[in-house]
Amino acid sequence: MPACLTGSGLWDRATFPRPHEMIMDVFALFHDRIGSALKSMFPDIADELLARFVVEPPRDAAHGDLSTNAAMIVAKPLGKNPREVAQALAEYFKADPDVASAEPAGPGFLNFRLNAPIWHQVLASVQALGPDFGKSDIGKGERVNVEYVSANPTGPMHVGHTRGAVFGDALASLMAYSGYDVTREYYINDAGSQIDTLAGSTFLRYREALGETIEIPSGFYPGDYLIPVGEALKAEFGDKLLTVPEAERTAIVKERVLAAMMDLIRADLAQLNIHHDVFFSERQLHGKGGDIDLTLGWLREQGMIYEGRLEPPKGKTPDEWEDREQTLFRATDYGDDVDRPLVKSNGSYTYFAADIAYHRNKYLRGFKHMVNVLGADHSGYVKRLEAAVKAVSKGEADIDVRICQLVRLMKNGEPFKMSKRSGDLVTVADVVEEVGSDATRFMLLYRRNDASMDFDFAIVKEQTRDNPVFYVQYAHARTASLFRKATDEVPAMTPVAGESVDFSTLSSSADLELIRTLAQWPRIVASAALAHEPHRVAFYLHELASAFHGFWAKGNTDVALRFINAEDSTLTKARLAMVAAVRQVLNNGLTLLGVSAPDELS
RNA sequence: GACCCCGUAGCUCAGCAGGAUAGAGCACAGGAUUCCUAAUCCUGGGGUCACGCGUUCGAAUCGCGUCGGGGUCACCA
Repeated sequence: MPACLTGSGLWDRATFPRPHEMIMDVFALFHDRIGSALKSMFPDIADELLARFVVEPPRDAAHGDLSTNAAMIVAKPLGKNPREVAQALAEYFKADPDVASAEPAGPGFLNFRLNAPIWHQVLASVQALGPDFGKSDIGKGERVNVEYVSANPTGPMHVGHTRGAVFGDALASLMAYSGYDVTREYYINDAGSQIDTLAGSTFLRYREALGETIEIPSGFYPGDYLIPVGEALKAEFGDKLLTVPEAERTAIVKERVLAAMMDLIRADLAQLNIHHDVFFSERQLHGKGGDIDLTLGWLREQGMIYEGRLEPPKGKTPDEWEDREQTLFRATDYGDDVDRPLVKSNGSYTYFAADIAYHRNKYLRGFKHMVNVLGADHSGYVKRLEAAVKAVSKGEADIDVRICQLVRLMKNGEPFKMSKRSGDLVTVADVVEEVGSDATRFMLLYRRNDASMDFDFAIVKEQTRDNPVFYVQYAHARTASLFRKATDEVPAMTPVAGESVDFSTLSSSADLELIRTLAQWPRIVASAALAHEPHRVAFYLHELASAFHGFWAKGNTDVALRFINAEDSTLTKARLAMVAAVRQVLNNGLTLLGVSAPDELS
């Protein structure tokens, strides 16, 4: 950045782009400008310090359009008084043509009011960038592996999986939009003993299909969804499987039932509009010379494994605790609470051993950033995974484990009872059928992932303001209805795509307020992506919808604020272009969340 | 016994990498449709940010501790 204040106080064009240039993020733009201002005033200032101050909308709109704490952040290390630094910055920005006023406030804030043209540029940018308004390269093209769902392939998806599925999917979209190279991955737990049980249960269904009367022992999977798999086996093999040696037969049944279960799960996910890039099978890690063998060998070379004994957990000693020497991973060296076993007493690998190998595999595939979305029952697993990734990558890779807390299903304020025994198990398909994919997704994303939540069927189905999904979609539909009306009644005043629009008539406080809300979108997306918090997008959309509904209602009492004004072509065109921008941003946000943006509500 | 998450208005929850008088929706009270979908909007009352101590110019936000709610706790997956 060149120094930009000359002796006469004139500004370098490079520092202040002219109005026709594209403005993606007003806040980022001013962050840059304030940074160069500080640099010109204090040439020795550390870049690290400049990265720390923020430019944001003040909580109280009366304080202006933008606010920065730069003076307070910078003052102390420089041995200056924050208010004086703020004052100096204020003086500096008097020459900025985009700034109407810059006033120090409180302990050293600096509040900016911007001239209307810069807000008009924001509208022009939305218009020009369309779906890309909000897109950024903060991810710098780095590869990220987002693993989510990873439900056991032993049946259709249970509603408990829905939250993680939706969360992971939205997060992946958000990160892709923010410039990460994202891979969406599903880890198929197809190697454990539950799969043997599944195969056994399926074989019973096969015999049933052949006409036998069967009884399903406890511990087996009783679900009806295995019946078609049994029938398919009959169709493929007739009764020949009965005579095949058990080992071979189990292998065949396993193969078929796993494929069938994954089809079931993929279908469930598709109903929620969720699609993965990679389905990674745990089984491929096992076997002689497989990834687990290799990984454990490698860990042993690194001295990360030893043979030793574990203390039984205090307070709640398991009944069948067997004190034995076992193969342990030095998880405590990487921040875990205890070292973790890798080999079971029967000689096979633990689930965690496979998981270490799996995450080493991710690392070797080139992922230095990993995100795992897990259910609340896995919270105790987090430190272990972090330890594994650290060990396996020698600290080069990071993993963020996002735990999705429980969802309590409600009906009219009452907990909705589910029980496996009565077959009253709620599946993803049940929920989607009941309330639809849009509402399911939005409601689950309208909460932080780490707090437990209630999901009330009654509210989700309601079409009122109580229901945020509907509220946001309604705002979008309203923009569409306006355009239908405009095209119909004042076609000459309706802006078309790519048309350059004169926004200068948008000067009322109502107009500018709405535009300021739009202008926040890029920073909201970026911060949501960095923090791995999709709910920020959902909340923003609600805020934007509210701003739009509010503007709409103002037109009811104040004719000057109507969108369509048959006497004023310039104003109407500008207003409609603003509506188009609202529509665009709503669309961009809903798309990221995987929720549709309908033009009409039924 | 240990670990993880949560504790903000009557209810459900936001509060973005500490910042200026803590926000929204519901509920409650009142108001706005000869006017672009009132499926909406506007106004109002309501909070020791669980509690205590600490760090700081400044803490709902960071640290430690206590209390309360939820989840988990060798070899299951």
